[in-house]
Amino acid sequence: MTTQPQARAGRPRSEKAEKAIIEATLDLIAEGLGVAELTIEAIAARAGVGKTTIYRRWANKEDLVVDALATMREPLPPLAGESVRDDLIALLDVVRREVGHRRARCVINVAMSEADSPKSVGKRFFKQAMEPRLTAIRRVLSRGRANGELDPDLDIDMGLALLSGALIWFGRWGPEGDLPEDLAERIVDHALEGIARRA
Amino acid sequence: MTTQPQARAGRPRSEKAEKAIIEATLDLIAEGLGVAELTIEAIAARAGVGKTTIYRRWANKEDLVVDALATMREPLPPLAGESVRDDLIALLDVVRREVGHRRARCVINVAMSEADSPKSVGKRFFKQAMEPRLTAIRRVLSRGRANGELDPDLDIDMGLALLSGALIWFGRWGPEGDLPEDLAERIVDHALEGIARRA
DNA sequence: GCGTAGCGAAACTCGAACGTATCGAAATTA
DNA sequence: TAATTTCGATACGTTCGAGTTTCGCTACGC
Repeated sequence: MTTQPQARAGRPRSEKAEKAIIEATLDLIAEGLGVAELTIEAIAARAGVGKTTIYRRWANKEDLVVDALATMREPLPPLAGESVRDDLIALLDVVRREVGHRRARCVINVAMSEADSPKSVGKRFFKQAMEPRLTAIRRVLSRGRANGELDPDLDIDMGLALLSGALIWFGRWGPEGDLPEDLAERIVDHALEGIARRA
Repeated sequence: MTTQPQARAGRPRSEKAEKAIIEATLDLIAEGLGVAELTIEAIAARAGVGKTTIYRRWANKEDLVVDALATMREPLPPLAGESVRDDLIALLDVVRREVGHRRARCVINVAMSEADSPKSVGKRFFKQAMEPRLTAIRRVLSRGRANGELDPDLDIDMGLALLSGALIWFGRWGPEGDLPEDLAERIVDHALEGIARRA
């Protein structure tokens, strides 16, 4: 059984230190540093922790950053499954909340931003955090296309691009400060109805 | 008059070297390196050029990268001004062409991606390259809202987010390879008409 | 031909950060 | 209490790349 912490001899690892390290990492990212500019030494200093304490837990910077970013994720919301509109809003609103707060915005920027190198934080974050959400959105769109709520000729990828793209756009280049609470709703409505004057 | 190259004494700077440097820079970025991973030494080696020759022209890496990225920009297209749809397609298609080729895609990713630090390449690229395009799109949307082609209650920023966001989305996370030629058109049509089934 | 300035190559100095090792102190188990 | 492990701090050796300098050579104007 590994459910028990397997009380080994010796001083146990400090949870406080661990949290301080993750907080420090997110702090620094929130200040606008990219992963490349992050340094373990700066993180250690900010967290009030020795470098040893970091290296004892993470093998390298990328692993630490991926873990730190992961702590910001909310779980996928349950979907009512009644209307496509409501489900899409629910899904986008999770991201809106995450991207919507000043600190998280920088963090998400980093997540999207890192170059496509092998170890790339961006690639790993995409797999871990984005992929499942995109799949959920895709599923809702497919359902809507099948049951007549959406255009029967809808290109699912195009719908996904409009919805996700707009949200990312606001997160990256929208006005400073928190994103408005009704943003997800407005994006979904615009995407559903289009911006042209209705006939 | 500064129109004349002001033939100074001494050996003139080699245009060939300059082009080789820019090509090498773009090559390396296209291979997936972020600005942080780029090194002047690697660029010099790739270009078959001495580091001196680079430092004689650019004060630092960031200046070089900004210049290199700038060479990939197409000028804004002339707008027919007849229909909002056509003008939007024309504007988005410029970006589609730029983002659409494999090499350029990496480059654009880098341009969008860099963290928001002061010297940041991303910030500078945004000012130089994106801002004017966004302004043009905004103008077209405003015109359409005024003349009845678009929803009179349209939120211009939302329209911009849908259009630009979708395009960026495809550029960043779309399928590998070149983007399809009709992508701009399809994005515009979906944004205009919406993805819901028309009543 | 002379002066000047750019050329590529190489050697150089310098600072930043990595990752490791070591310290004495603190926290825990047996 | 003894053994063990982590703690923060600090020092260390190493690597890497920035940016500079020097070199012998080359291309241009005059």
